[in-house]
Amino acid sequence: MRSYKEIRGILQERITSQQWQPGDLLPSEQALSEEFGCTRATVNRAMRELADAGLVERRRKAGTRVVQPKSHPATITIPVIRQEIENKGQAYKYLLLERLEALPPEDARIQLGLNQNEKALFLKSLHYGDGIPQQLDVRWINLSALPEATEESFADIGPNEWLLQRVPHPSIEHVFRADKATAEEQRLLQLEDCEPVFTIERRTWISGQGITYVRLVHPGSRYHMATRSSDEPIFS
Amino acid sequence: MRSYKEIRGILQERITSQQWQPGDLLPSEQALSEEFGCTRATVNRAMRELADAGLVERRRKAGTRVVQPKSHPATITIPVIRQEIENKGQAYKYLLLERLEALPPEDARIQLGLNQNEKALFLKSLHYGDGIPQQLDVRWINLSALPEATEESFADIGPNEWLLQRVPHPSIEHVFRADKATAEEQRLLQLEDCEPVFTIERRTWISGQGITYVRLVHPGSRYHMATRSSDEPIFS
DNA sequence: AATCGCTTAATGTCTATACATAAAAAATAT
DNA sequence: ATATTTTTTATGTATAGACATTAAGCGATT
Repeated sequence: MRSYKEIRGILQERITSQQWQPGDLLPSEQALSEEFGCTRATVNRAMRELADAGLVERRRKAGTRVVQPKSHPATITIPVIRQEIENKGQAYKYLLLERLEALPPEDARIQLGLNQNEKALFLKSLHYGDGIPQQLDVRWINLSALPEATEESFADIGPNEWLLQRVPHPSIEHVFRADKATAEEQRLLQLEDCEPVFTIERRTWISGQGITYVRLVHPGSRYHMATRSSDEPIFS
Repeated sequence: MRSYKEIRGILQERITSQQWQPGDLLPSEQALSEEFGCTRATVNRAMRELADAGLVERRRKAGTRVVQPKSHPATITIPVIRQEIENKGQAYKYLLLERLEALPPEDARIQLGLNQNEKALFLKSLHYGDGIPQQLDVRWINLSALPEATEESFADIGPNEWLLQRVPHPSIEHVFRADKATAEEQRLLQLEDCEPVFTIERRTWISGQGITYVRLVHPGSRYHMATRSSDEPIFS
């Protein structure tokens, strides 16, 4: 009697070893359940997880086929900058540069889904590791969605961390870029001439209501982003 | 009688609306199956998928708790550059710049897991959209893993696409960076002065055997990477 | 007070069975 | 021949029941 994990592993092996090649039809759940001496439900779970992992595609009646990948998937987790700095064993420092309630510019207004004359909270802050600037956080927060933000000074806690606590599971959209640094960025992040910045643009919302729109700006020479090595067996 | 998807949706709603807050204990599968008038298996699947999505954490005997997120997850798919260019409606052109079998430098040698005196295949190629360079591909391929590569000229097909067909489901590791352009990169990618490059470094392997180690270099002004907007309901 | 061992409760997985659903394939009507 | 309907089949989901596994929590012992 084999578990769904064993079965999943065996099937995965047959796929990565190309015993079953892209486009090939896998045996039906029925057939596999006989091969492995278990019920269809067990095989179903194994195959469903392989489908979740993108190894196979399943369609009713048509069966299960090995996928011909057309792209490389990558999963990233973007930690709060304080975590990242402390994990490197550096001393973390946070500095609020600007805080004001104002009418946001066109792009931020649209991203947050605000009316023409609706004010929002603007925050500019800087995060240091061992005294060296690591991240500039330039952000608009929707005050209709988060009126509590007017009460918070953000003098001691970064807006990112504050939001993560206040609005735990928003919908998220990211854009990553390599940009030329503006004069202000160059000054604040203490960049060399021509040193680029790695920017993360993030928009979060919940039930269609915009929460925050932020640009996280990092010195190119001191920052990179990596995917966790989904080591060998896709599943652990 | 409710389906696992409905249940999953209801539970997700209670979490994102903060009716259940981070740290809170959810009712047991038993209790929920009574509330929803279904079997425990159905509730189990709903909760398991919420756990996969990172909304809750489950532990035997301890129960299921709402997660206090400590980072922002992001899933990216990096398409083959030809796809990306053609999707933008641009004319794709591919040019092989260099092809030779040689001893790789230290870093590539280690990434591929080769011996001191083992040769590998080096490829340098350029991908254009509407005649404008979009990606420089600088790559080492492990010939022990892929001896067929010696027979392939790579004059007509990019190494990325060739590999994707030949080795469909490898393990992958990525690093993303904003770099200053080297003189060569500036020339090949027709960059302005001080224009940075967005680089994707990728290592792939199968069963511990290195396959390829590549640097994909993009003009910062013409390239960005985005996560698909996991719109509102995490599940569709 | 700290440690050890037992009980117990929650999740994890499996079996056997049934019906639903989508769509390919075959049969039938136009 | 082509369009339409019916059949068939693989996956999708659900039920009811069982046993496994983990670790929290309690009680007894040191």
